[in-house]
Amino acid sequence: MKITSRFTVAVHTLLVIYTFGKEQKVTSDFIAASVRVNPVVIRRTLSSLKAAGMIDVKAGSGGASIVKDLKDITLYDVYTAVDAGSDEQGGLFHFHENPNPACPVGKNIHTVLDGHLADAQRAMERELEKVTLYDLTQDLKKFTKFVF
Amino acid sequence: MKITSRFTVAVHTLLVIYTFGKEQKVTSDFIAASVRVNPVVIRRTLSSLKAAGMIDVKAGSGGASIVKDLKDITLYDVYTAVDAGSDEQGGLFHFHENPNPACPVGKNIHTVLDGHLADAQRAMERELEKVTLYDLTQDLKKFTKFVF
DNA sequence: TATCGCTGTAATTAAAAAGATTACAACAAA
DNA sequence: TTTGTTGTAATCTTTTTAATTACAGCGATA
Repeated sequence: MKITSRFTVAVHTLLVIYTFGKEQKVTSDFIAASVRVNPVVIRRTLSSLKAAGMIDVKAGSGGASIVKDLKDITLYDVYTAVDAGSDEQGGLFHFHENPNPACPVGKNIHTVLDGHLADAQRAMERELEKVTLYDLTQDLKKFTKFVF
Repeated sequence: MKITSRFTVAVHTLLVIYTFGKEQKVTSDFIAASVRVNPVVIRRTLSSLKAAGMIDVKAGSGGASIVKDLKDITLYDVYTAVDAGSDEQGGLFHFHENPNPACPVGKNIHTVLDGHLADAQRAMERELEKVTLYDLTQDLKKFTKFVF
């Protein structure tokens, strides 16, 4: 599973909902205008975030709102919410698929490598777990407080 | 930079050279038969590993050999040798490219996220630094000693 | 209850990225 | 000088991702 832009789009989306949600109805078109992607991409993102219990989306009347404490949403949570299943076996690394089983190296390459690759991926994920969406809103404030 | 199979192919390649190098000439065709990819893919891999000072490749007569102590080659070294520059800006994460600068979120999303993404990538890379190719050969022996 | 704006989602197209493959010049040894 | 191999460019194929089109369904509201 290579890490696609779905992840950064989702983080961006949550921050837009947080930033504007109290003042106005935040629609997929509105978010799309900030992220600059097609609104359908945002709707799919909203769908994933909703399934993960992070937001509520009003069908019909429109508008998304955050329903989970941002202190309880980590970057890792967002990452799994939108990127889970984007690749069948969940690996960050692409493994060449058909090593020759008749060769002692080809036969065992998976066995000797897979664990280390999983460790590396877990290390990355643990780092994402350290950062909450709340942290990001605080950082955002630093940069926007002079603008408003 | 998503992590392509170049990385696992390169590790596989080094292990094949190590395993068979003393007994026979290890050509790109031979390695390709173990990895099961096109020989040209192996030649490109060999080219990168050679540029990184890990192996020597004999043009003309053919054959690759390891010239650096495997204890001094980490998975991270292999990773950078073959995957460096596979993506322009070196990021593991794909960032959506044109956030709207007129929006306070779009304007600052990079600033608040980039550091955390870089941290996550570094955590992954540090984990790869912990494993040497020598370690892998020892693991391989465990699985092959009953075969030979 | 008819309308309007918006969501949900399927289907299709386009674009990008990665490998595979073809081709062939250069090279080294026998 | 023949043979087997490397180095590398060029081209296709495949896969993946994102963009786009299309439209049914929903909910507020007039």
